[in-house]
Amino acid sequence: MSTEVNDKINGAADDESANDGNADVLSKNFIEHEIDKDLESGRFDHVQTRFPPEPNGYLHIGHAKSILLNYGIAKEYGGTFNLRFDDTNPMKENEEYVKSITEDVKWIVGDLDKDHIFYASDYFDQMYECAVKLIKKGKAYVCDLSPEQIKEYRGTLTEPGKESPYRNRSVEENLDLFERMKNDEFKDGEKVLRAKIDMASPNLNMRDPVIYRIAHMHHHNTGDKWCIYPMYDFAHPIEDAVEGVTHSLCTLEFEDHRPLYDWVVNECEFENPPRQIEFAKLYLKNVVTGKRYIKKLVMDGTVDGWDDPRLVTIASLRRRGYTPESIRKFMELSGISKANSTSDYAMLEYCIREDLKSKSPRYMAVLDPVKLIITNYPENEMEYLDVENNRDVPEMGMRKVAFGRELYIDREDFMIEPPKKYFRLYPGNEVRLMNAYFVKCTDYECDDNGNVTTVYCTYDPDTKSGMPGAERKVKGTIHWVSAAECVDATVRLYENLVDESKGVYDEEGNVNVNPHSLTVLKDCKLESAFSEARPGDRFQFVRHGFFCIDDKDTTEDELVFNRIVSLKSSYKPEKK
RNA sequence: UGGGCUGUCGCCAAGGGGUAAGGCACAAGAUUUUGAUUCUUGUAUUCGUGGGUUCAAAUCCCGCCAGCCCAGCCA
Repeated sequence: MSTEVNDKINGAADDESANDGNADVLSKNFIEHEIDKDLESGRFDHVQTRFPPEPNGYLHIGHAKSILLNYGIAKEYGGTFNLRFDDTNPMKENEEYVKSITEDVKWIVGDLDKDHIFYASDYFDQMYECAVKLIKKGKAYVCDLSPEQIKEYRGTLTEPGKESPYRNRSVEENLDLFERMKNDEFKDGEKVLRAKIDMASPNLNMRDPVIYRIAHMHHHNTGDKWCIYPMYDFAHPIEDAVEGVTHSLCTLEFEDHRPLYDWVVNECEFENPPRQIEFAKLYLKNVVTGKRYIKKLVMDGTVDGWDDPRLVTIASLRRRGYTPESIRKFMELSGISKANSTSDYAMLEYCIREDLKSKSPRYMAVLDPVKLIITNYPENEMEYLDVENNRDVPEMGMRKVAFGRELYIDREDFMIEPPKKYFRLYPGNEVRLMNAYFVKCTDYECDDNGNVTTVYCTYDPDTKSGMPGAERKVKGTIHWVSAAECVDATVRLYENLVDESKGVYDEEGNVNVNPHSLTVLKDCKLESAFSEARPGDRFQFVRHGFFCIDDKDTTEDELVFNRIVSLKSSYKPEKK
């Protein structure tokens, strides 16, 4: 049936037996329970799902939840998953978004065969036929009321609406009028087609909803073929039914639309009509997820574009260095329910650390360099140490790391007057230079401002890494880079875009932007193994975090890294 | 004074009459050439709330409270 489902979604409970007494298996969510029931009762004998974005913007992490839910369900039940553009309103849609959405969905899911990508606009003929059918059944009518009048006639939440004076036009007149709407005989807004349901329904969606409107607008897919376009509530159930979708999964705000969904599918007399099930959206604590807020940040230049690594659009996450696996893991851990909830960003960070810790090489990088001179190491001499690329994954092999008399260490790894429990370098203290020797601080130099410029040490030749002497215990191990052989780089550190002390929005609804959300470090010194790195490559900078080479800003002359996430740390600097 | 939905640990979330899974976060200890990882341990006498039914209720019933969504010719 489907060939596109070729990427494993981890953790989904594929069969009953796996559920027995295995604590690692996730329990099924309520949608899976509903599907099980539908399969048992015989309502459906297979499963088909879809992700139906309107191509009117960029996808963000919230959409990833829907994509992976639909994709995961299809995979779990051996069914089909389609990407379908819900392009029924040409005013807001364009090809650029179709492109970016396609790219994002493919990235999240692994890959997607092109014969699983559809457009709602491909079904416009069928939708038109359905509308004609409703008219013939006396279930739809052409209405001449203005938008303002329709609103007025609709009533309110507590009062029933009243019927349109055009509600009882004859089938013949409606047929004629609707055809003339299609044939470009009326102006935008002059007439609409409405479903004839119940103006007194407590559910506003059932008060004769508009199902077709006139819009003289070029459509990205159908060009100028149509000047009438179906509304979501009418189009969506038909799209699902025509495509063979069994379970139409959408977010909670559509719960009130389900009666209309069922009405459409029944009145249009589809066999085995699809079933709509709603779930709660994903929200993240202290994160901007609203499309219009993201847009504002992009427009006013607060961020660098739709793919600024501080945003949570799919493009941003990808550029920052998140892996699709980490996003999938995150969605798996987050679960699916109907309770409105706000997840911790910490869970996403856990997922990317978890994914990268065994996938990326662990190299040394000094972000804020201070010179370290080993006074008893011979001048003009170099040695090349054998170092494991990832201690926990021996298969990742070894590399050579240059070591010599002059090194760089990170500024935060040396203090003149250390607080208690500081076990890095300070006058008189000995630490291990990771993968090299033990070194004892003998002296230091400062500039006129009191900033440390050079640290002097002596080393113990008997403590070379891998030798018996190296088994001695020291409290501190710090990383370093050879000053003679290293690579320069720019490294960007990111903090939350939102000022967490103030919350996401201020009184006027503007984002409280954290002024320190971006730190650019220009003169970082990396070990020379980095010289072979390519855009998109991910690394652990030992003792710092996980970093990814930015493929947009990296040039032949400048290596630019984005910090994906820092390492966890239980070190809390104490006041002296 | 309408309709729909939801309330289980700081966060996410199982469990749907038999006495509170799991993950994240957090804390403590062990191991450690990353203050990382790994490992162990700890963390809800209680399921929004008040009643009721029952030998037994987070689960069933009734009431209340709180939150979210709905009055586009948007999706």
